[in-house]
Amino acid sequence: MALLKSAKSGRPMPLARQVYDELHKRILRFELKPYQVLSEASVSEMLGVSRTPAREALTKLAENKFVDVVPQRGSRVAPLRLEDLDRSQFMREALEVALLRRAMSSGEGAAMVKGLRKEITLQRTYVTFEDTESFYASDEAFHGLIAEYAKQPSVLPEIFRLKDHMDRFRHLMVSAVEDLDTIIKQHIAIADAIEAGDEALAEERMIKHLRRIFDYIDEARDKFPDYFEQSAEHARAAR
Amino acid sequence: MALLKSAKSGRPMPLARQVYDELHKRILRFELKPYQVLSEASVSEMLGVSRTPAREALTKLAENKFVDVVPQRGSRVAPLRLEDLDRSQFMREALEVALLRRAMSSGEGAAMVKGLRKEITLQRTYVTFEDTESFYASDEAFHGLIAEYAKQPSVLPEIFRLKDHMDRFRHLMVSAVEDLDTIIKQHIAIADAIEAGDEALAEERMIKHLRRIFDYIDEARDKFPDYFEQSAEHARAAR
DNA sequence: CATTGCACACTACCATGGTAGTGTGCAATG
DNA sequence: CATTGCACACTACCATGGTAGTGTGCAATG
Repeated sequence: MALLKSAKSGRPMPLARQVYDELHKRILRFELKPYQVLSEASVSEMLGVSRTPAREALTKLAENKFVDVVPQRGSRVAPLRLEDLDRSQFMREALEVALLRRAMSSGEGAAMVKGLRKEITLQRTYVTFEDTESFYASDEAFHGLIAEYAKQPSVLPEIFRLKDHMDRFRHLMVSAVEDLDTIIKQHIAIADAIEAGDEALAEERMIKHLRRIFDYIDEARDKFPDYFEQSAEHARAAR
Repeated sequence: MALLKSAKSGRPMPLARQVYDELHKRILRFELKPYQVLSEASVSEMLGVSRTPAREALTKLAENKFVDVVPQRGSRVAPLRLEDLDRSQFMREALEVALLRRAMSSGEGAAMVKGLRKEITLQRTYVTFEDTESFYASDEAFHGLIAEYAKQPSVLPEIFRLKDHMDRFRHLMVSAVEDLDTIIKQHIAIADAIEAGDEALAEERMIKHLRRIFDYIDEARDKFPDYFEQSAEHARAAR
């Protein structure tokens, strides 16, 4: 493979980060499948780098729970764990609801609603063009706008870190293309509640929006049971 | 210095982690002062390890915002940033309030209150013995109990990560010993509200409890202005 | 004195080699 | 066949050496 040594802004990206990004991408896409073995050696060979950046990338992947390290036994792509999903979901809800409440108390609700509706319009356009990538970018901007009006923009990276984890589950969804129209409707409902100044309603709708992933999770687990951690099976695989 | 190579459970702790913990401890105690230069070389010399673990520790410290890396200029102990405190505070409030609400909806409120009051009793004892360390351990257990009853124990490490950052500010507090009696009173007030089943009141008291750090922050900033980032001064120092 | 150029110092970063420690499979033994 | 022991393989981890790239201070120049 050809690691793009160039960076966006002048200096090249560190190899360790490039390796991390590449492995991370492959894990999210299930090109690297759960329980698949990863070692310094195999990674360095696979990506044509030495073992130092491979090791650093693996360590960081393990910190972010994308890789399990079994001491002296090797590292493996982590299986999907409902526990991880639950934690990420819980934290994301807590944070986004708190951001929403604070943003609505900022006295700039009108301006925020205007910005949110602008994103919604963009999202409609992207759906028309079937530009899924831009759609999800605008989706993130939608949530990011709320963080900005809550005067807590630096919370966003933390939320994305959580979202990132949840996206691994999302990528497994059988209905490959999520129902984008539903997302737009939920965004509209949220904006409406904000405009009406109804905190409780806005919170309720935000939570429902964030929980939409659970509508698909059972289907995914039925279809790819091997990708999920199941206590018994895990014990067998670890032996 | 003598790094304790032994670990609690058999195998030795990785050097990188020992270095991280040691630097982290010194930074929290202000033995390493804000803006103090840290480099692979200086760290490896200071702690008697080679540059690999030193580098890994520095990278991780930078990720956790305890160290600033200025590319090609070296790394420095990060100054105290009110922005960091704000973010940590916001996130911790959001998470702990969400845990509290969920725990109160678990239907095991009575058992939880019993556990909380047990910790409070312990805390009283520790205050009597002037055992500050045990006190703060019990304080963490108090908050941890709520996470357990909320069925989200894995959120705790994330909260501790945030708390850890806030502790750096706390360690600077002039009133070296925080008013532990006040903390106990706040814990009691929280337990009372939970027992009464009053979610709004419990939330209010929890937030007040979590925000007590702001009562001291101005005093600390007046006494140690050099430790805080001030946009102008930072620009000077970075030149 | 002000500018410029350049050797040097230092940084972040990576490659390579090597070590202690643990699991594994097979041969030897019962 | 079942157990045991042991050489081998593989892992996580670390030390060392080296490189490209940037800042710095001083000498040369105007």
